[in-house]
Order: sequence, then C-alpha cells, then structure tokens
Amino acid sequence: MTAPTTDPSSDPRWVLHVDLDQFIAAVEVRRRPDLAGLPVVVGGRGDPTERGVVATASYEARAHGVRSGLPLRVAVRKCPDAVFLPHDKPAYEEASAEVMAVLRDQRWGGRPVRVQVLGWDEAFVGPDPAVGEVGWEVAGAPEDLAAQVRAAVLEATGLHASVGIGDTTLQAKTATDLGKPRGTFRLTHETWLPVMGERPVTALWGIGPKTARRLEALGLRTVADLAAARADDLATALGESSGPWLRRLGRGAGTAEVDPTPWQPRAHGRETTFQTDLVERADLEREVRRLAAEAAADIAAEGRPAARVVLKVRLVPFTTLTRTRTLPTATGEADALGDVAVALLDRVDGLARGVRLLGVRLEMTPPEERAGLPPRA
DNA sequence: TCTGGGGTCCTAGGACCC
DNA sequence: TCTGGGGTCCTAGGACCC
Repeated sequence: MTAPTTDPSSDPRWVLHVDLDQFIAAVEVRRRPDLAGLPVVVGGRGDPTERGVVATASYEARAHGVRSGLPLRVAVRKCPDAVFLPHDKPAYEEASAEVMAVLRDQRWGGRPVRVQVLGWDEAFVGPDPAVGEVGWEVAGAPEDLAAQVRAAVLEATGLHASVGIGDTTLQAKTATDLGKPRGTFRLTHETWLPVMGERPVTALWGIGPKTARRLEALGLRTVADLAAARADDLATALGESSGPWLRRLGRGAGTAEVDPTPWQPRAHGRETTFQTDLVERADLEREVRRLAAEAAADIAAEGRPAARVVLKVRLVPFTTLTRTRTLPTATGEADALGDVAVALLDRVDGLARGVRLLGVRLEMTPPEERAGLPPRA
C-alpha cells in the first residue's frame, strides 16, 4: 500500500453533484405542458384548505414567497393564482429512476462513471478510479462531463439539471446551489474560502438553524470562522464526533470518492397527520394498526424482519413524542407488530388532549453480511 | 399563518455487568 | 459502607436532509 496523497492541491480528482431543478414541479409540468410558466405548488392532497405543506414550488410560485415546507394554507394566501397539485410519489419515483438510469449510462475516459444516489433528484457522479490519474486529465475537464450529463438528462427525460463540481463531495454539493438553475458551478480547495468564507455556516450541508445558534454562541458565524476554529473547542461544545466533523465542513474537506454501493435502508415507517384530531381510543388503535400493517408491507418487500417498533404521536397542539420497544425476537408479522405498536399507546400520557399525528416505524435487522467477508471492516 | 412524510445519525442518561 | 471505571444495551429526544 502506498500512502495516500497528502497535498490536496496536487490531487487531480474531482466529483460532480447533479441536482434536478424544481424536480417535483418539473415532473408535473412535463406531463401537463399547459402548466409551463405558471406558478405550480405540489403538496399534500393538492387542497390548500387542508393540513399539509409545500413539497416543491415552481420558480414562478417561489417568486411569490412560496417555498418548501410552507403550510399550504399560507401558500394559497401568498399566491392565490397558483395551481395546487397533490403529491404523487409513484410518478416522482419513476421519473427519478429514468434520471438515474441516464446518469449510470454516462462514460468518462472510456469507462462507465460511478453514481451515488442521494435522493429522488440528486446524485454524485464521478469518473471510475480505474481511469487513473493521468487519464483524469487526458479525458477532459470536469466542465465537459457536467455539460455531457446535463444534455443527456434533458434529452432523455425533458428535465433540467444543475451540476456542482468539487474537489470533494461536499464542495460539489455546495457548488450546485451556486449554479442553479440550469447551470454549472465549480468549487476547489483554492476557491472554497474565497467563495464561501463570508457566507453563514447554514450554507453548509448539515448545519441548520440550531447548530448555527450554538456556533454563534462560540463566536462562529461564517464558514471562515468555522474553518479557523479550534478543534478542541468544537469537540467540547458540540461533541467528540460532531465537533471535528463541523470543522471539516468549514474547510470544504473530504474526498472525491463516489460510493456506488446500493442504498440499504435501515427502517421503514408510515405516518399520517389527520385532517381533524383523533380523540377516541378505537380510532387511535385502528390507525396505529393500519400504519403498522403498511410499514410491515414495506419491510416485507425488503425481505427483512423488524427488530424494533417505534410509535410516534403528535399531541394537540404540536407536542411530538416517541415510544420504542425492542422486540425479544425479530419478526415481520404484521399483526404482531400491530399489537406491539398499540401497546406502546399505553405509554403515552395526554392522548385525551387529541392526537394530530400517528406514526409507526419499523427498524430492521441489519442485512446479511456478504459471504466470505469479515463483518464490519 | 400553523406547521407533511420519508428517512439518517448523534447524544445523553439509566440499567446492568464485570 | 461512601463508592472507580469501562462497556453495552436500551430509550427518548434532537437535529438535519430531501
């Protein structure tokens, strides 16, 4: 084994992050071209008088202040002329599969690229490491692969994508936002701090408002602040694992490695927010059993039993809590899992206040280790 | 204005054991 | 009899992402 490259600036490797523009809204417009150019809001059952939030808004609707996560009832006030559509999961899954197939068909340096799927509408795409260091440069610039990918996706699916290029996956993911819509943007070790340094830490993948507030208490507001922070201070304030990880985030650090291993889910769950709060015990039990049965069907499709059952309850007005039971023996049997989930209801106080949401999550036993390999390298 | 549904990972505290 | 330290498992909650 040779030592890994220690000087990142000499490393020729890079990686792309491909992200579809307003994916869900774009899929809807693709099958209803008459909606092109109109404000389109997708979410819930498509009825803005109901409980629900915006999944995706088209750019025309965003111009009115409608964004993901906004309650539909608020969205309709901000943009009364918008077309409201129900969330159609199977349609988006199918469109996603089309896009990922196009990405996997791409070649670079004479070899198939590697694809790491991150969600319905985004993936890392990188050259096969076997292309070799010389080959990376000979094969061309990353901007060429970015253009190739965007053109291929558009031609095959009619959907527009933006692409970020980075020396690390974090840089690539971050760069995509700077290229949107329908664009390409590149970040490198050299340009990371000049471009990102003065931005707030929430611009980083994995830092939300809560972590930002904790960092601000340490005097760290910008990406540059975080990059220059003392590792010890971060570890003390935010945890042995999170502290060092945050510092690496600030520096745009990491690798360009794309992991093409298919995703192995750890759990499947189902949850429902009721249009009117539930109070009756019989209604609660019926809904818990329904959710458990649906989640059981999901794990049965994986061919793996459940090791733990988690019941989630959102009480009126909006208090959310969970109750968990680790099973003595893993099972996939829907009725038995329903019994466990219903029994967990007894460990919740305050059900009489009314229940806004119920959820059942089934955590699966780990998948079989591949034969011939030691467990957990 | 009133807050979805699908996930993952981390942390902290208590129980229990040696 | 005044009290260590480590490891593991379990539970609950928090935070984040798409």
